[in-house]
Amino acid sequence: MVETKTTNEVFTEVKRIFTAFLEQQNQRKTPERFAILEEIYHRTDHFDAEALYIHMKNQSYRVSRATVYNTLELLVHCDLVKRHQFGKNLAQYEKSFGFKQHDHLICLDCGKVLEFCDPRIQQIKTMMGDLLHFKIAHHSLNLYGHCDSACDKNRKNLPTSA
Amino acid sequence: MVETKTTNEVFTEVKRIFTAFLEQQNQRKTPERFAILEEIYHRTDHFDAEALYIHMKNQSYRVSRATVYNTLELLVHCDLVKRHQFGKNLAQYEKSFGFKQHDHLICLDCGKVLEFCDPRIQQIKTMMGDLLHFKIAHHSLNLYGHCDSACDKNRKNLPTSA
DNA sequence: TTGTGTGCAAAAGCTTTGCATGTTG
DNA sequence: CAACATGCAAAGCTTTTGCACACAA
Repeated sequence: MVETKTTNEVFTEVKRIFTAFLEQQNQRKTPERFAILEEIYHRTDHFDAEALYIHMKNQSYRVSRATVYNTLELLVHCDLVKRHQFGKNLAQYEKSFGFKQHDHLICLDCGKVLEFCDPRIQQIKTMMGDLLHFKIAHHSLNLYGHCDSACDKNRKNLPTSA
Repeated sequence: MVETKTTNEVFTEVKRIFTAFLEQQNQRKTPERFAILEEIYHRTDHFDAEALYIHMKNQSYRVSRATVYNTLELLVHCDLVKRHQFGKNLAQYEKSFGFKQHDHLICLDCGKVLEFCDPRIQQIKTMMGDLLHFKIAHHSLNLYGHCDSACDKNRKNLPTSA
């Protein structure tokens, strides 16, 4: 996560970026889209589409799953949100603007997600792109293991494998 | 893939391993399970559960989806099969015995999957495991990009994002 | 005003489960 | 013979789609 600006600075900038993106794409600047953006940037860590939907419903915000999924896709396209899959058939998301690029370490027992940075992954991307004649757009590196502490092994939504 | 033994050598050994695993786990050695193992080790590259099921049906083998999924899970547990998700909500599998550890490069246009090896990933695993106090069990590294050639951009089952 | 985004609900796609039957040990 | 895996179909879960309505431009 590694925050580099204040939450307000980030959110102001993020709204500007999303606005510019929507205009450039001739997409409408609807209140729902900005409400979802705001909700996402007020969250910490990772979440799935359903959790985001439920949380907005709980705040009495009238929004549909369709709009949540649609907006998440827009936000991923303009790089304000990152999409992950931690070994489950379930997409997880996290805000990505103003945070350092990082990869993930997932506990197979309790589902806890830690983040880390390693410059070698960038070297691998560059070398393999050259070697295999690919233009690398992005990557996903997940390490799966067991954390030290006596973690809650009964937690739901555990990663299965891979 | 990088084969290191002949197909027959591998398959003989793989049957032995699966047999031992089933005995150790007090699981039955049913013909269905070995038929699925055989089918998998006669395939190349990556496949999903449905493709495996369909292919067995086409060979007039009487097998159910439930058994396919159940057996795949057993095979993953005894490390004879690896499970992947290339950015889709769809598990992909590949045989893993007798093949070098490798990671994947996926074309976002045509879905093509290439494999590569890089020793630095092992270094990252060791270092991050130590640093963050995790016992790393396995990892998943996928590079997403665009391949040089004029690939078929209309292919189904393309990766979405992440 | 007009085209496009939205909400809602139904459908789709992958995977798991329940139950009766068949088979392994 | 008894326990457990199988086949089949139905259910479960996440995500997508269709359609009428509402609203941004």
